[in-house]
Amino acid sequence: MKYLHYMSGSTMPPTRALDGLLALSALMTTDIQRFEREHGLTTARVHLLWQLGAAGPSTQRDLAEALRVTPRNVTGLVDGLVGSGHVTREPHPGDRRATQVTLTAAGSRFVTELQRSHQDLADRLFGDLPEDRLVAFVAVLDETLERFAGLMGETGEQEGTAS
Amino acid sequence: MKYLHYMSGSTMPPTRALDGLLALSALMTTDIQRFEREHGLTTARVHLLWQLGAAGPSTQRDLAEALRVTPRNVTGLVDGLVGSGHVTREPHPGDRRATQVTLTAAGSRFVTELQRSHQDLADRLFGDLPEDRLVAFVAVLDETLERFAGLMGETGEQEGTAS
DNA sequence: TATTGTTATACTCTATAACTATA
DNA sequence: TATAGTTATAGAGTATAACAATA
Repeated sequence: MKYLHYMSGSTMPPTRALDGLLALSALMTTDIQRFEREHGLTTARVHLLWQLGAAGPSTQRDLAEALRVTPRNVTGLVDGLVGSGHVTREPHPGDRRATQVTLTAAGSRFVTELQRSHQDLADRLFGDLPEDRLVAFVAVLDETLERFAGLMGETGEQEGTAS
Repeated sequence: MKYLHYMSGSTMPPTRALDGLLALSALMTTDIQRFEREHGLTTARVHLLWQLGAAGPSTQRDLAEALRVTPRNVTGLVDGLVGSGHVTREPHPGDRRATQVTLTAAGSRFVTELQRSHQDLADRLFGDLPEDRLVAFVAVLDETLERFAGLMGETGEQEGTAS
């Protein structure tokens, strides 16, 4: 996420909202990536681990769809994660074409730690805000997310709305 | 930006704020990248163009520092942008070791269009919000950005706060 | 001696296309 | 014939290290 450069210094509220949002999100992303690198993992691989934690053991095909990435790409990511001991690759019971990817104990532990670090970051950033302001903030986020879905619908692009 | 997967479904306000923020920012990033690809450019190259638009003609050394990237990396990005006609590479007047990178007319035009598309997106997303809610939203963003800078100070990391 | 940018090398993420094994 | 995953190939972004030209 390299969008800090979009800080345009404009004073129009909508533009300031967008700039602030991108800037804050860039800083959070940096923080999250620091955590990832401390564990010797890349964002793409962590994404796969996260998905695996949410969906349970999956075929590479399923992972490719969930991650919106080619099957070939998943092969590489799983290769790396098998090497680092975060997942196992086993024959799929019931379909001998497919392989089943499963979190190891270390993989599960990482996902749990990531969740905790995520919550911790949220608390550090938003934990001190008065409840009513935080609720109003979340409301704007939610409404804007919906508006975005609407805009994408108009434009024809539907991707990215789910999950 | 592949952080949609951090949507944890938690109902705690701080976590919901962080999730919503990352999700919205991911959608905006997708939109911005669509614009970039329509122009046959990548995020890294656009970042360089943007920097060049903000700082004016620069040496590759300056660009490397501004983009927080190695000089070698800048060589590659500039190579591509010279090839696509967005920048020129000329001998630096006064330091024969250095080269000066400058936006072409096409490069400037792109930066202007990017700015406009940026503003347009902001208006589509936030333009309909009542002024007071938008101001409150921006206030939370600003305070959180400051809090983040403070946290980074504690942790020792200072990067990313500027610009 | 220090700095600017390059060549050399390498790793990761990403994609398409062709191919194998299985359904 | 269609699907799951692989090998082959390619391109972009990123990094370090060694080196040439200049300061």
